[in-house]
Parts: sequence; C-alpha cells; structure tokens
Amino acid sequence: MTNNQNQSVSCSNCAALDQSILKILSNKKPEMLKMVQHGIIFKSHSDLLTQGTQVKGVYCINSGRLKIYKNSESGKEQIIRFAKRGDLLGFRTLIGGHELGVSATTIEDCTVCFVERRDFLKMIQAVPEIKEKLLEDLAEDLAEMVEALTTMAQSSVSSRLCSALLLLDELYDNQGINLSRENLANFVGTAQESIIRKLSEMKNDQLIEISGRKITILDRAAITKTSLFS
Amino acid sequence: MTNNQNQSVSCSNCAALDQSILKILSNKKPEMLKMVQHGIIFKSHSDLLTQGTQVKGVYCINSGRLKIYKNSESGKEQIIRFAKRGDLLGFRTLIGGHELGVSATTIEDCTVCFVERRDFLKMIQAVPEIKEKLLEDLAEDLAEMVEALTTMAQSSVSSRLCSALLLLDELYDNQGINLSRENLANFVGTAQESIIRKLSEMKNDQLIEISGRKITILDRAAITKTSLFS
DNA sequence: CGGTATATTGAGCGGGCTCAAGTGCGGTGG
DNA sequence: CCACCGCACTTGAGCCCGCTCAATATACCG
Repeated sequence: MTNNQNQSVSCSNCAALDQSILKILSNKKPEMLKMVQHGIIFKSHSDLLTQGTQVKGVYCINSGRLKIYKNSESGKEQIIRFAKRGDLLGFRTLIGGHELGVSATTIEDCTVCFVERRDFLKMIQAVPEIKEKLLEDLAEDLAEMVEALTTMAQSSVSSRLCSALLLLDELYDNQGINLSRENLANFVGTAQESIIRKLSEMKNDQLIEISGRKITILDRAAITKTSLFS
Repeated sequence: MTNNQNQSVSCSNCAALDQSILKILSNKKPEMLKMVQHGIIFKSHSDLLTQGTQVKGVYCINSGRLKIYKNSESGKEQIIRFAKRGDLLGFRTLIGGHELGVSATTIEDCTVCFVERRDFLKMIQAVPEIKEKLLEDLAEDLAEMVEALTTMAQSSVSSRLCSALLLLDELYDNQGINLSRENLANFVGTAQESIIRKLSEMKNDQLIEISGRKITILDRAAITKTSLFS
C-alpha cells in the first residue's frame, strides 16, 4: 500500500462529495471530518479491498478508476462493476460485518480518502441521514445487479459487449475507453479472443474506432440497438 | 387480486416473523401492528408485484411460494429468486421511490399479510431499528446477487442447474422440488429442453429421482461437486 | 374421455470456447 | 539508434455445448 498522504485533498472542497455520504457528514457533523485520512495515493494495480479478508474501513475515491471483482471457485475473475471519483467502497461489507465478498483493485493511479472501520460506524450512528442514503444506494445497486444478471443470462456476447461499451463510455467520461482486453472480457463474461473478434467486426462496421487499446464510440445509436437485442 | 381476509392469521403469533421486520415492530411499537392486513389469500399464478408499476405496499409471506422475476426487452422471463414464509416483498422499491424493477407471482396458493406504502414508511420512521435490519438484508441480498452473476457468467448449464437444485431443495424444505420445467429453465437461464436433458442424465446417474414434476435429491455430495466446477 | 398444457426426445446447426501461432509495441540496454 | 525481449493483442482452426425447431408422449382437468 502506498501511503503518501496529500493534505491538499480535503472533504470540504472535494467535488467528488457532491452527493455523497461524507458530504452529508460535512453538513451535519463537520467536526467528524477530521476522522478522514485525505489524499492517499495508490499506484495502478494496487488492491484496496481483498475478497475473503475483513474490511479495514471505507474508501472514497477522489481520482482514478478501479475494478470491483470476484474470483470464482475455478479461479476466473468476474468484474462486477467499476468505480471512480465520488464512489464509496467497502461500506456494504462493513454493515453486515462479514468478510469481503469482492476485491477492489486500481486500474489507474488513484487518489483516495480513507475512514477507519470504527470511525465510519461512529459516523453512521451520529448522523441517521447517512443510513437513509446508504439504503437508497444499496437498493439502486441491487436493481442494477438484477439488470446485469438478466442480461448475462439471456443476451449474446455481442449484445453484452455493446452494453458494456456504453457503460464504460460513461466511466471514461466519454473521452475514450482505455481498458485492457482482459478486463473487458472479464467484465462481459467471455473469452478475450471473443471480445477481440467482436471489436474487430464493430470497427469494420464503423461503430467504433480503435487506436491501441483505446476504444472510441462512433455510432452510439447502432450500439444501443445491439445492446438490446440478439 | 383475491382479497379474503383471514383474521386468524395475526402477527403476534406468526412464526414467519421470528427474524423479520414486523417482529421488530411488534416488540417496539405493537400498536402499529394494527396497520397490517392479515391473512390475505392469493391463488397460484397471482401477481403481487408487477414490473414497471408503483408498489402499493409491502407483503409479508405467511404461507406458499412465489417467484421474483424480470421480463427482459426480448420478452423472456428471468427468475431472480424465490420467496416463501417469512420473506418480505416490495420494500426495496418502496425505499427508492422508483417503479418496480421486478414482478412477483405466486407459484402456489399463498397467504400473505399486507402493509400500505405510507403505513410502512411510518413504521420505518417510528422504529429506527427497522432501518438497521433493512440495511443488513439488502447488503446480504447484494452479496447473493454478486454470487449469482458470477455463476451465470462463468458456469455451464450443468453446474448452474446443480446450484439451482440445491437452492430449491431449501426452498421446498427438503420435501422434494415441485416446480415447472419452464420456471426451472427461467431460473437457471437456459432453454427448457436443456434442463430436461440434464435432469434425465442426472436421473440415470442416480443423482436425483423424478416422479412427475417432482425432483428429489439423492446424492447431495455429487451435486454439490458439480455445482462448483465445469 | 377429449382437450390442453406440460414434458420429453430427436436432429441439426451455429456461437463461442480452447488451443496454438503470429503480430505489434513499449521499454531496456548495449 | 537499433536489437532484443516481454507483454498484450490479434488471427486462425477446430470442436462441442447448448440453442432452435419439430414431433411425440404424458399428465392434468373438466
């Protein structure tokens, strides 16, 4: 773990917190913000959460992107979702008190803030509004997972790839998707080779542009259509 | 909707509530229990929740089983999970205030209790402990969905069928699984014919017994093994 | 006992997986 | 500056799982 704290990153001026739990805290109990460790830097390929371990605390992502994934019995990695600026990691497990069911690893250099497990629990107790927010977030996450499960069960690789590309375009702020083929495959739930072949087809059909590992969406309408059918 | 109320079903003597939210309520604010409509009877194939509509309130299942499912764009039904005695339906959507993302339909005759939307919200406000419990339940549901997504993405039909059978054996209290092949297929995420073929194989291998639509597990160890690999 | 829903079996095909070989690119060191 | 190396990416070939379509059998229900 890289542990360089950068105190120039603080909650009170952090745009990432606009809608977040820590923002609620900074309104209701600003004095509790001093429990937050700011501006911790993680290089790419660092683990923040590890499946099967106890969660140390909660991370709020300030910059950079991560993958949240599960390693199955057979050892294959299934990426559940991605996280970026403003996302809070670790609180789901913290509530239940169980060990982590997923891992979180940076796929870029990241800056994050951290709250110790017991401090976060104090925050929750002190500010009931946080619980409301957590409930809403969880309910929404669950709805997304239901959607994902249905898609995974019923749609072809092409269709799932298109869904993934639309989602990833958001993740990368419409600036071009920059993700390894392997991560893409582990997210879509297929083999790397299948992903590559489908991408080539889509490139030929002028739906996307590929330069190196960077994918840019050209024909969003067509991709949306394929994401829904077949 | 069949609306025969049966007042002999009451929360104070309902075993279904042992660990449930309404149990918490009956401890903390027993006077609010009068908001609950008891013993409503739904025949098999009745809809309690319908995807895309607003939720009317929360149902607590007293007896009988239901399927919770989503209809995809292509019209195919994906069963997300099943519900039985003690399960609470509808509260996830109620919290978020969005329209329902899933439907719930009885697959047997059911007896349920019902709480109006606004009454349930009052209960939550009156008894903060309910929120804690909801949070825990949601976090657990989410963990299960992550597991389900991973399995769906990575495992063969045989493996998924075995997982499903183990889960369904629980649902049917180890008394034999009594579910249509279509529902089984829509849960496993495959074609009905595939399910039937795999079941025949398993019958030949003495892993299960089939009489009519009823499936009984004979060799749990072998089925568990197949549920994990391939 | 007829009619309808459900379950089963068969045949054939194609999507997507696996294995294996080949290509491009960035970094590193001579 | 270029040769080399390692890694990620790409392409090819072949096979098998699981899907679809179609026919038949069985169970359920009036």
